[in-house]
Amino acid sequence: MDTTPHDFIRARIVRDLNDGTVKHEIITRFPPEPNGFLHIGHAKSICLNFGVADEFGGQTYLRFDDTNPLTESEGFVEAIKKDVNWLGYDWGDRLTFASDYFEQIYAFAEELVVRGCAFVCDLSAEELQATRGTLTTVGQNSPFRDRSIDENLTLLQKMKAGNFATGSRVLRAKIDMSSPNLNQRDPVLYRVIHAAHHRTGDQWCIYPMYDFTHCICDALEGITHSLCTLEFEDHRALYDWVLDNININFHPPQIEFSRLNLEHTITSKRVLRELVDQQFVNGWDDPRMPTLAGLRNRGVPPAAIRDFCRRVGVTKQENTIETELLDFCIRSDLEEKAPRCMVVRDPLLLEVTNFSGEDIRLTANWHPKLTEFGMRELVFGRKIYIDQTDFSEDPPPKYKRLVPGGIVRLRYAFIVRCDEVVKDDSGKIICLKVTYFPDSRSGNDTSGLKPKGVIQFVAENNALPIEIRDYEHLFLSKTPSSSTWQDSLNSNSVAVSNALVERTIYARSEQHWQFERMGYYFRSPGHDSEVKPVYHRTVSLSQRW
RNA sequence: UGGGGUGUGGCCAAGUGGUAAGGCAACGGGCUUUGAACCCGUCAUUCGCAGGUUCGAAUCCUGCCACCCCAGCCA
Repeated sequence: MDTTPHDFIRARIVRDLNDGTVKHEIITRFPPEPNGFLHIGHAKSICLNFGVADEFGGQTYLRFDDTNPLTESEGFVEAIKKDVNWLGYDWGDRLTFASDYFEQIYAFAEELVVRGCAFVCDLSAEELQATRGTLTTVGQNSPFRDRSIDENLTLLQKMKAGNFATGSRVLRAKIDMSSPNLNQRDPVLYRVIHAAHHRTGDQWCIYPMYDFTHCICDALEGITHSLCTLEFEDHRALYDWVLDNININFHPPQIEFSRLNLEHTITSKRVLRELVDQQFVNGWDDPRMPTLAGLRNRGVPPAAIRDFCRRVGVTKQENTIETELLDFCIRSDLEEKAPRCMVVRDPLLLEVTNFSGEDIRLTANWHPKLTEFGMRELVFGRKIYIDQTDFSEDPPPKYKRLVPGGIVRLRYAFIVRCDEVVKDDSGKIICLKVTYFPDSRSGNDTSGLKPKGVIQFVAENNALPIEIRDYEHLFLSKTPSSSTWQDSLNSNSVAVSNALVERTIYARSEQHWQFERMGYYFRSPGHDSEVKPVYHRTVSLSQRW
């Protein structure tokens, strides 16, 4: 089965290869800004850029777009590298930083000045904004627009030398203040910021803007296809203008695609930062976060994310993907990777009144279909636990579990009948007295009984405690607004409960598990055998009833 | 209102003049010692709308409508 994607970008690459536009290998880049963690939206871009290079035998740079020392830091660089790696991609020796090119970028700025294509502007940020014009009215030329080349060069050099205060002067491209494209209205190329940079330290006090930096870095690295999201479409004219007006011998094409939006999710770094800062979550890597680190901690396998990105496709259409698709990808990956076991969330004691003597040892497959997973031993005895929700005195229609007087199959064990419901003074059920049918043993059932349902159980003598954390969406709305996100914040996005598990899994090394009839769970790393293990719900099982 | 984009079923998405792929979801059924998985089946006479060209249009032309992005010394 051919699952290789065929989208307009890959079609473009094939065309460029066939008509000789690209004569050698395909080179792409993934250019994150190290001012936050990567999220599921970035995964789409990573899979696209690295995926395309893989498919066409090319290479991909991991290039940090670090031109704003005020918001960026080394910590984010490391987190991003870890996440890209985890997702399954390798940049080899192609790890670069925009700051690696500061010297060259500055030289191009001087070149622009010498060519009369850029000027130093003394307008304040407010004045600049006031003279930029609006969507429907043209802007006004800066009074500094016609400075001589010599004066501009001297001023630019003084900016670089640190003679001017932060924000006091900028270098602007001389393009067209009446352009209907706001980005072309003499955009700022360089600004003065007296701040230490995480890589270059105090070496610079002027920093290039994105529009000036990105195209130059792309050209310098020989990027054959510069892929970015739709909001940069208006910037393409500037991208091209810069490369057309400096002496550089390569001009990558910028190609835009629509970013990924997910229901119940916000992928705005600003909002994610607020969630972290205001402690609505426990950090960027909280399992509820849509960050790659968060998804990893929830137990989402990288292969599932790659599959998800593949199924989502690449187009220029705005889209909001249903969370069901991501869930589907996670389940289908875990279905054949996760061993099964039985867990009881809210234990309800069953006393098997006709059972006495030694516990019975039973065996069960770790996986219902994949025999290579092997088997484990189960215990059945006089006292066992089932989930409270698997018993009902007042069952809804089509209820298939245990009811007073009814029978149910205990998975991999025996059929039991509920004879008596024992309650305390307050009416709370404390125990169920049941009878088991010795001839109904799994695999050797001669009882002739046909219970409607099967439920999981753990024998008291085989139970060990664990903590499970069940997660829900962070936002109630399918399309939470990044400006009013607090309004739809889910105050019950995590439910912590104590549960009982078959004791054998304490010693197992697997992290991914399917707790039968409950969902896929992920054992939190960092919990050794001394303490009660914590399991995060990666995704529930699909429930069609 | 200027500019840049996008409109194919609930959500994605193929399709590039020859008579609407596929996935997710949903629904119906089968199988089942996980209400899981798996298997079968159903799900756009129609492609934002209106005209036009053509033997034939989602695909070409004209007009209109809707939605998204742009007025950071952020990226």
